[in-house]
Amino acid sequence: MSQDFQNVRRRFITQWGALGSQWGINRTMAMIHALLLVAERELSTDEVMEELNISRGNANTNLRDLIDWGLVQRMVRPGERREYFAAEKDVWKIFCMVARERKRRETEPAQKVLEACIRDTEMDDSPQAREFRRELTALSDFVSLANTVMEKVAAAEQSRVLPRILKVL
Amino acid sequence: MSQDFQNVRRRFITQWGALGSQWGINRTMAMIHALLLVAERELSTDEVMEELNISRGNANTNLRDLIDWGLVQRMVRPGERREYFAAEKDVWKIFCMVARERKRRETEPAQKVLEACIRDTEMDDSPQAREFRRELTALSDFVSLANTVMEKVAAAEQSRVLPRILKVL
DNA sequence: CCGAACTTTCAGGAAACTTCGAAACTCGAT
DNA sequence: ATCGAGTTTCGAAGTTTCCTGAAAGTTCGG
Repeated sequence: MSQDFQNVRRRFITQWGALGSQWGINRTMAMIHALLLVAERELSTDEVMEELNISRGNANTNLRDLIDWGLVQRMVRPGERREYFAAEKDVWKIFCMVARERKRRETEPAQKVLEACIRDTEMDDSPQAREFRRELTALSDFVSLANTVMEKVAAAEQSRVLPRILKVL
Repeated sequence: MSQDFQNVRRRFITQWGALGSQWGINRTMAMIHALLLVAERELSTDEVMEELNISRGNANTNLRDLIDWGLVQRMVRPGERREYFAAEKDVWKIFCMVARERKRRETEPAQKVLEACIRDTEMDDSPQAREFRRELTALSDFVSLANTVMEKVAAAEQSRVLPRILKVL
């Protein structure tokens, strides 16, 4: 296999890893994802460790996290003990997974904080408290609306939704 | 002013800060943002420092970053040397700012990496290289499309866009 | 052009997060 | 039961990111 190609491949993996950290995803996780994305077949933990020069513990933890995100699947080969891992390659599905995860980790907790603070000042009808509630309610309503949009987008089919939205805008 | 209310207010600020770190935004920045969001008037650097118990350097840096994001504005009071800061309170504008920033920091660099890798394997027509290119192109096309959608959404008016999208879905 | 008021920068320490490696655990075959 | 291939957990070490406090820079009135 061409040396150049192997280099580009490796560069892709490391750069994707670097990007990951910009995103708040840890570097190893992003690298494993990139590796599996461009792998021609499923890989075992040991292969991942070897390609990326990482420890077993690290490989194991991050593979599990990727599985939790729904971005990677465990593959069992009949008659073999060892587990193999394969990345989801359908871009739209990846997008849905990431959206779902972000919703879970970002918007839902925010929603909860907002609602709790609104509830806890409900009794207080001083002008300050009213204004505070007003602000927080505006935020909360917006987050809900955005959430609903995300949910519907994620539930729909790629080919239909995006072009249609583009048309509306 | 009611003690309870002050407590909720403080809790909101710290919790919003904690959320921020989940999002890859640093805690102080998120806290300053929350503080200014629920402040009844613009605040000076010293007031921010005092409320949040942070150093001058920290306050200054994070205020600057918030200004770069477009989430906070410098206010000058005529006849006063000191600068005051006020948060953007329109939720839709906040959303647009955050979207713009995420695009700049997340999708644009990703796009560049993908394009570079595609270009660098263009000459290679081995099956592996072709497949690699195919994967990366799918990703790249998708990211572009998503970007276009984001841009248009951000350029539009809140009241019109979201309800309209909801209808289409 | 000086000094006071205010803002910005930066080196180094503190805190948070990531990674390693080894020990503990699981599970199926014998 | 025991072995061994394979997986998971966890404390310590390493790395990155954040925060502080002090020093340097800027700007305005006089």
